[in-house]
Amino acid sequence: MTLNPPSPAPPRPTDAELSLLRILWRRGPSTVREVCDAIQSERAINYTTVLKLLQIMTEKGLCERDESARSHVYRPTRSEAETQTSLVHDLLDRAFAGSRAQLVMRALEERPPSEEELAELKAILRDFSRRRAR
Amino acid sequence: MTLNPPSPAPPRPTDAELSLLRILWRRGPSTVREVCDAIQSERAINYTTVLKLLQIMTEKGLCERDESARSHVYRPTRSEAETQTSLVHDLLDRAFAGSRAQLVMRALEERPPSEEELAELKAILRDFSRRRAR
DNA sequence: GAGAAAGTACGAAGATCTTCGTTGACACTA
DNA sequence: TAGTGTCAACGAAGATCTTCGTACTTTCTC
Repeated sequence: MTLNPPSPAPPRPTDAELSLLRILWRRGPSTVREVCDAIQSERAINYTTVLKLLQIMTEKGLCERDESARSHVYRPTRSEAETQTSLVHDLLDRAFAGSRAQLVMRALEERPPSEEELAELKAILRDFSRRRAR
Repeated sequence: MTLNPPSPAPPRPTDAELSLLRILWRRGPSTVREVCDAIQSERAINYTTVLKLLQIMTEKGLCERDESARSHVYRPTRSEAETQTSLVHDLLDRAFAGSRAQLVMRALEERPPSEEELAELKAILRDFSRRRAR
């Protein structure tokens, strides 16, 4: 038993790839058929298209697949949280010169947040303040 | 004198396009030569490549250009703030199911924010709270 | 066992993205 | 005016993205 070498970070998923990842995160490991059925509620897409996308995503390291059964089972290599973190920081670099305050500003200003949402956000900041204090 | 019809929102800029928009926002209206010179500090890129990109961006509605001089002058059609807003909301839709709290969470958790940054973020939220109160 | 059903693999088309070379127009200068 | 430099326009190559048809294999069912 050897440790796996840390695999290089997979590339940023494209729009179509992200739409499939969302299905996989929600459903857990799934066959092509399952992903294809699940995504039909969002948009019409052919079975072989989903298959091809999942194959490419596997090549890129966005997915892994279990081939032990006839119907291969795909699962994302990175969690939704990890992917979200990558995407946000990627956007911060590309469009916000790294300024998180500005990003939050833009996220809020278009549609003013509700009381509940503001409370939720404040709680997050409080939590980070507490972590700093320790 | 007629009012311009509200132009349809331009598409999401690609990575290369965004890198040129950043130059234009920083410098203000610029010629191809100026954009090309300015971007060289970030990455090597050929003059004609920059020209072609700006032409395509103009077709897409990301830029407008003034052709009155021999050297055409390009300027972004949308402000940096507007573009940032679009990009954040696009990402919110594609990867966060619209949850801004989760986006903020992911933005903060990788690299813990400094005191100053936290204060800045709290000030933003306070400001939105005050707006709600009114 | 024959045929239908369901799966993977493969290839390719068409769109878009990124890059740059070449061409022709224009302007400056020796 | 001949030569040099600068500019926009154009086309095209190569990569990637998205989509799907077709072929082959495996499994199920009668």
